[in-house]
Parts: sequence; structure tokens; C-alpha cells
Amino acid sequence: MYRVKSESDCEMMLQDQMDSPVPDDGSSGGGSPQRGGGGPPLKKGPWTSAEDAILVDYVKKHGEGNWNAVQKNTGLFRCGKSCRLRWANHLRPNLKKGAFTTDEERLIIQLHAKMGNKWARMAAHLPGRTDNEIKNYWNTRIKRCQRAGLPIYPASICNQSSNEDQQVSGDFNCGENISTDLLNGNSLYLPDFTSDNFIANPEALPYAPQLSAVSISNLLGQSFASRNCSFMDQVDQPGMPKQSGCVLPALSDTIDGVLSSVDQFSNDSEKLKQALDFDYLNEANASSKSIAPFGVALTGSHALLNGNFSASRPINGPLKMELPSLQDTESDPNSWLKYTVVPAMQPTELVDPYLQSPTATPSVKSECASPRNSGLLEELLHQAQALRSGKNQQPSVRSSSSSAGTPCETATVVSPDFDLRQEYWEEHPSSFLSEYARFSGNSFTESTPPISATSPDIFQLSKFSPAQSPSMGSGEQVVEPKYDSAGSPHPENLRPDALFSGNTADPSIFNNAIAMLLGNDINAECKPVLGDGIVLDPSLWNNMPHACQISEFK
DNA sequence: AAGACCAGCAACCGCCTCGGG
DNA sequence: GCCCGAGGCGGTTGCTGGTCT
Repeated sequence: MYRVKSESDCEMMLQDQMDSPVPDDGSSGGGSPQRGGGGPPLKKGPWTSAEDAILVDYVKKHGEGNWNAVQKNTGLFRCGKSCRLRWANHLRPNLKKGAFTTDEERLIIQLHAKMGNKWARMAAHLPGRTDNEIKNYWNTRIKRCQRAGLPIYPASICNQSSNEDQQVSGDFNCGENISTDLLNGNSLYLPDFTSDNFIANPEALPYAPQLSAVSISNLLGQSFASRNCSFMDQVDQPGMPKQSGCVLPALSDTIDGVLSSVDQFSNDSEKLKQALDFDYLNEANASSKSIAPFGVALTGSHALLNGNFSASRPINGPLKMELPSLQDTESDPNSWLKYTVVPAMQPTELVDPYLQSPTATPSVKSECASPRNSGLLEELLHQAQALRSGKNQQPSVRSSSSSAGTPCETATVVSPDFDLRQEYWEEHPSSFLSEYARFSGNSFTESTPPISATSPDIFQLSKFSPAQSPSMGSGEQVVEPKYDSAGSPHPENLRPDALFSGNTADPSIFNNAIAMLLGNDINAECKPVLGDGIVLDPSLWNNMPHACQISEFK
């Protein structure tokens, strides 16, 4: 903010301006100074009270409009645009000053959910408030939410928005309403990793619900800047295998996300077509923002609506996702990640120039890549979809982050008492943010204990014989795992399909293995999916040749 | 106490739309 | 139909004051 030091300074500046044919240009702000028809350069920078008085006087006499005439008629060395802005934002009567009230805040959130960054339209619904004010408020709010790891849109807002969209979709005549599908309240608390996962989860694309262009662009724009979350925040946790700690939760997360999406789309394939044809193409053609592929993918993640979509690192400039060196697959040929991003084209065969290209696919990887495109996951998802289409039961995606032991736990914004905070958050968004920032040290993540303390060592899986499997029948054959000369498990043993070696082909063994691999959460919550009747083809692991050759086990 | 950092906000810039000539 | 100017809009910049270290 340009603040004038004192009234006397103001007067002096104005006097200087009047006296001198070349007034002080304010020295602030860049760009080429506009000139008034060959006259002296126009002044920039803060307005003085004297200038304000001149402008107010002019408007009183001549009314608003014809702003370029202000300079001619008053001697103000300000361009018309500057005058208009000053009048609109500061001088016009009935302007409300001071902080936004709680009601206003809620209204802004609601309006933004409907309109996106249409500040002027939003201002029309907030008497006395200017678009600039709202914009500044929102931008500040975004930052605070991101720091606190909070959803940008409280669930109640989204639900309300959703309902209103259905009832009065033409209310604001913007045609940019967030998809109702995306506004399911219970989906709003997906932890960040869900969206992370979706970034690099082409398989999820077919189930992506429809999301309007504004929703994608605005929300992504906001959310990409989020520094909240990250798998990579944890990979350095002592005792955690670097890559593996990431991969498996992502797998479970992927399942969650897809199941959720399948719920929405299993009965409406036409909707899918519309979503892909309309949303992406519309966005890609009409906008240079080039985020549509993510947008389409992300629409499968309700976390998007929370503004909790986040890359694990801030993304600056064009949307660009780069792996930290830690996950540079070039440096670690055994990394599972190397095989997680086989550049299989997304269903729509759409490639965003910023985000991905067939030749630069690794740069698109989520930092918590899952073995997508490996075949196994694809199959798993496919089967999950089939199963889900027959059941209308949605697993709790929230709890996947609240159970102890999920390696991606710290990525979530959900904590056991989140519901309580949620109430307060919805009622007093600003107070909540400040209070939470104060108590939390700005981040849920930072207060979350290391995973290694609570998570079961899923990589001990290979040390289990099937007989040790809790659900293993007594008559089933025990397959002894292989160990190397040092007594370490042979990498081959780490493959779930190792459990199928020998004559045993009991699918339950494999399912249990998957459940173990996915951790407690998925084991408990996706039991209907993984536990009952799904037979995963173990040969699919062959598509991930080095999947289990994690360096820690060499 | 001083410097660093950050949040808030006013103002600027560039692009777009619209209307008049 | 084209050109041009005015106004509107959204994104960005950069200054100020408060807080933290």
C-alpha cells in the first residue's frame, strides 16, 4: 500500500505537481508512464488527499464516467483509469471500510465457489465492497488456508453451493458452476494425497466427473500454489524406505479415489463422455491456462474443491511438476517410480504441453507416484469399478488418512478432531485460520508424528509365509520365502505374486497381501472390494519388473 | 534493538469488451 | 466491417507496518 507520510507531504506533493510541468511520477510502479496527449507524464503511485479532494470535487460536479476528462478539467496528472480506480475503490460514497464481517466472508466463499475469480461480479453482491478488496481478501485467504492446510471451501459452503446450483443455476448467470458431483460434502476432506495421486493417475480419468472450466482453472490456480502436503515431506523420515513409503499409500489412495469416482460414474458412461469432451476440450481450446488434463484428472478428486489439491512442492510459473532429485528415476534404476509413469496416453489422448509430454513423462509424476500403468493397478481399479458398480457403498475416503500407519498420513489435513474444528471453521473462517495458525505452527503436517513410529513395516511382508496370514486357511500350502545369502529377503519375495508361487493360487492370499501392502486403512475399508471375490491376476506384477527391488533391501 | 520476514492492501499493467464514428 | 477510445476486469507488483527471531 502506498501510504502518504503526512498531510503536509500531500499538500507539498500536490503543490509540486501543480507548479512543475513535469510532476513527480511517484517513482513507484513500473511500466511506461502514460501521457496525456503529449502533456506532462502522468503521476503514479499513491494518491494524496489533495488529489482525492480534486477528484471527489470533479465527480460531484460532473458525475462518474469520462475519466480521461478529469485530467483536462482538473489539472490532475492522473490517467483516467487511475482516477476511475481511485474513485471506485476509495472515494465513492457508501464504501464499507474495515475488515469483512463473518457474513461477508461466508458470502465471498459462496460466491467464489459459484463464480471463481469474478471479482467484479462478486462485488456486486457485496454492497460497499470493491472487487479489489474482495480479490485481496481472497488471495490472502488462499494463502492462509494453504499454510494451515485447510480447505478453501468449507463443506457447508460447497453443499450449499451444490444445492443452489441445482435450484437456481442461473442465479449469477455465469454458467460456471462447480459440478454438483464434485460438491458432495463428504468428499471434501480428502487428504491432499488424493489429488496428488490423481495428477498422475491416468486411470482415474475415465471416471472424472464434469467440472466447469472456471472450477478447474480457478481452483487449480489456487491450489497449485499450495505448499501443503506432501509425500516427499516424509520420505526422509528415518526408517522409511524412500520410494516405497510413497508408492504404496498412493496405491491405496488411488483405489479410494477411483472408487469414489466410480460411484459417480459407473451408472452413467455418457456423463463421462460429456465430461471429457466438454470440460477438457473446452478448457484447452478456450484457455491458455493449459491445465485441463490435470483438471480432468483432478475432477475425480474432491479435494480439488477444497483447494487442497497440491503439488508436493510449490509450483511456480507454468504448471510444472518436477520430481525432486530424490525421486529422480535416472539416479535410481530400481526405483519403482521408474515404472509408474509409463507414458500411456490418457484416455483422451490429450497432452498438456506444460504438464506432460510423451517424452517427458517423468516430469509429470506425482511425488507420490503409484504403480499406475503397471497393469496391476489398472486391473485392480478395473475390478474395483466393476464391483463398485454393483454396490453402492462408498468407502470412507476420509478415514484413509486418519488411521495410524498410513505412510501418507502427514499429507492429510484431516485429523481425528477435525470435525470439531470443521464446525468452527465454517462458522468463523477467519478466526479459525488465525487461531489455528497460532496453535498449529501453521501446518497440520508439521504436527503429525513421523510415520515410522506407527506404521507397520509393510516391507516385512515377504517374511510372512502364507501360513502366517491371518486369513489363511489351515490346509493351505506354505510357501517359503527366498532369502539371500545375507539373510535378507530376496527381492522376488517382495512381490505379492511371490505368494502365488508353487501350487498355491488362492486369490485370498494375494488379496491379503494387497491389503497388507495398502496398509491398515485400505485393508479395513476396502475389504468389500479386496476381500470378497476379487481375483487379481498376479502376473500383472510382471509389468513392474523392479517394483520391489527397493534399495533398502538390496 | 535491529534486521528479517510476512501479511495486507493500494495501485499498476495488460488484455478484453463494447459502443460510437 | 473496421478503427479507436473508454471503461471494465483480473493478475501482479511493491510498499508499509506488524511480528518474529
